[in-house]
Amino acid sequence: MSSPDRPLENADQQAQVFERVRKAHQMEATEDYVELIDDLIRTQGEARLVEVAERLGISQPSAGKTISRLQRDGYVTSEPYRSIFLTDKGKQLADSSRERHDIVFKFLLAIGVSEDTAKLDSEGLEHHVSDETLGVFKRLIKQHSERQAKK
Amino acid sequence: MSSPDRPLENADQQAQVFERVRKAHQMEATEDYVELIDDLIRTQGEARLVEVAERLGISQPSAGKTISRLQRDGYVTSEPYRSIFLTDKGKQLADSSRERHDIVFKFLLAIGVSEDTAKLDSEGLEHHVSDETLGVFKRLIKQHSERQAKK
DNA sequence: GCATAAACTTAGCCATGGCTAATTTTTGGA
DNA sequence: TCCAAAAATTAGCCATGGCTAAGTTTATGC
Repeated sequence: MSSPDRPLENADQQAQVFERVRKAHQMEATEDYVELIDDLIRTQGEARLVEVAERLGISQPSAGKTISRLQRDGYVTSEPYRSIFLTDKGKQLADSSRERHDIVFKFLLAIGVSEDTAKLDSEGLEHHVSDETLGVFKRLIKQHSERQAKK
Repeated sequence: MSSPDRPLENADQQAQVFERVRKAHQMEATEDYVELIDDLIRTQGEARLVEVAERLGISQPSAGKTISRLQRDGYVTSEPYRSIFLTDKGKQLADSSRERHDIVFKFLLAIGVSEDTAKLDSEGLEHHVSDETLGVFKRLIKQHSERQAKK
């Protein structure tokens, strides 16, 4: 590929692309945490820090620090030595994150990616998919399931 | 959706997923920089810090700090007040990053995402697509272009 | 009911990647 | 040639998100 397919564009436009990625990036941890906390509340009845930390694969103090930030920013509430709850804002974010995650996951399956890889990739991809692309994904999932039904 | 589609899995497995995302994350800035530097060298003959910073939409000192890290880690070389060069390692990473980026971009176009959105999304997505998924993308791009040719 | 274990917090460390302000070096034009 | 503008660097700030070690609180089991 000697001639690039994406020619050098206007510097301003390119800067906006990167800015958008940086913004998405700031939300990643937040989304992962509220999604996980919501999962834990659903399945275990409550979300304990020890469990959050274990599932994220990080130390308890690291998880605790981020939980504090989430509390400061209004996504969760929790009293010292107690379990963690989602605020309305946190619950909304958890719901929309889960929906995105599920769509990306199912989309990958629909196009023929293996279940293991779909699980891995969807976790990384979910934070960077625009609404437009998500819409296309949904459409293709639907087409795929209809095709399956016909067989 | 009252019953989650992705049931709570083993904590260890889940931790590995998040660890993989964190690793990918560490590489993101590196990949973006070498890809951009390579683009600049191709099209302008050289990569100046001022241009890198402008295109990333960040200040010169911020870009400079990351360039120092890239130099420390063997991706680029540059002497004070001079332009930036890629090492072999850096060039290799730039090439593979660009290839990924192009595949993701073309794939999004192939499934019907608009050009503007494809440009935005591919920048965020490229760092999180596994080789397996990339292979599926490539296959679908090919199918799409063959379908186009038939018309 | 009390001792021990588990959970959580606090304190303090580090790297990354943003920023501004101020300085230094290089470059280009009159 | 030399001076001003542009480019790059340095210094120092901040937030995030990792970590370990040590201390505190809560829960558990004998």
